[in-house]
Amino acid sequence: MILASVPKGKPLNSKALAEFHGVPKEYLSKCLQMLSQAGLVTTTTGPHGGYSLAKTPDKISFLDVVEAIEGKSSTFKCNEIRRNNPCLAKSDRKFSKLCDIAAVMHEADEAWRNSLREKKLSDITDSLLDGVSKETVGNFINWVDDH
Amino acid sequence: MILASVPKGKPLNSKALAEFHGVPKEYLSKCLQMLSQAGLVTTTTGPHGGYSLAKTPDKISFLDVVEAIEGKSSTFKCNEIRRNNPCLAKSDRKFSKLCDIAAVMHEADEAWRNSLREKKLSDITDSLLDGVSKETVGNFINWVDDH
DNA sequence: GCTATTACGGACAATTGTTGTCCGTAATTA
DNA sequence: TAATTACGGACAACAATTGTCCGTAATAGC
Repeated sequence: MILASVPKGKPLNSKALAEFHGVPKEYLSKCLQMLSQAGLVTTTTGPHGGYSLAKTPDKISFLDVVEAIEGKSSTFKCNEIRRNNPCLAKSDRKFSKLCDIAAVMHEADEAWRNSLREKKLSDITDSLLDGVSKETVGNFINWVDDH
Repeated sequence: MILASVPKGKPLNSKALAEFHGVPKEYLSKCLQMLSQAGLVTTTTGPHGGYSLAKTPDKISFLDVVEAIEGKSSTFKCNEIRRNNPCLAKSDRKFSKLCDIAAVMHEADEAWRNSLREKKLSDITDSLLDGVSKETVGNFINWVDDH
């Protein structure tokens, strides 16, 4: 969201972003690298290098961000414990289709993803400033200039 | 789902259910205790005691089960890192409303829960038997008798 | 070309959360 | 009274996440 609020062509480096959020630089750096690999941000090395959004905020969904960091596989992992069922006849050990419980969980996972897919970064850029004083906004503009 | 497939008034104990699923008895026992505290299953102590569903399967949703085990709080926990923002003027430190990012994540969490809420155990009781041989069904009936 | 700055990525340590185990207590049935 | 069962606290083992360190490659400015 910070990258979405910065003038285009003004990259921010991991040190600056880490200090802004009060998190370890190296840790945030890992996250930014994942965003980079997912094609959400572009990076430039060297002095005055850093990170910028690769697309306009209306083209980046929250699902894009979540999947870049946490992966695209379902939050529910079926462990196939049905295979342990001692009553199973030999002929019933195929298990071609997904088990019904996993299907229910995956359907819920999809509902979650669909909700995140519909929300774009641009949907909250404006409201981030709601109720924020002129002073803070001014501080932020200066902060961006200084980094 | 096993408890939903058993004749009413026939409790199954944790040892039997654990062997059926190939998981440690003590661990499954913890889960069953949580289901009990949530009012989803009833327990009876003593010989021939064990667990039974507290309601009919059409009255138990997958959300009931998930929340009994994993709790009712959102899967997303906001860490309020916005408070670390060095640009914040003193007057902007109230943060009465939830941050916009957390709101998006909570909305997705709700979509996930809504999906799980609509699915009842009874929705899959029948299809659990689809494509299962007579032999397996017979084995299961005998297994229940033996426990 | 040299130096400072930056991202990148591998390896690893610290921390936390989940999973699994043990054991004593209370309740119930025969 | 003895056997069986759930309950719940404490704790150990394991896995995942979070955080740290360091060497390499790329870039900008001098």
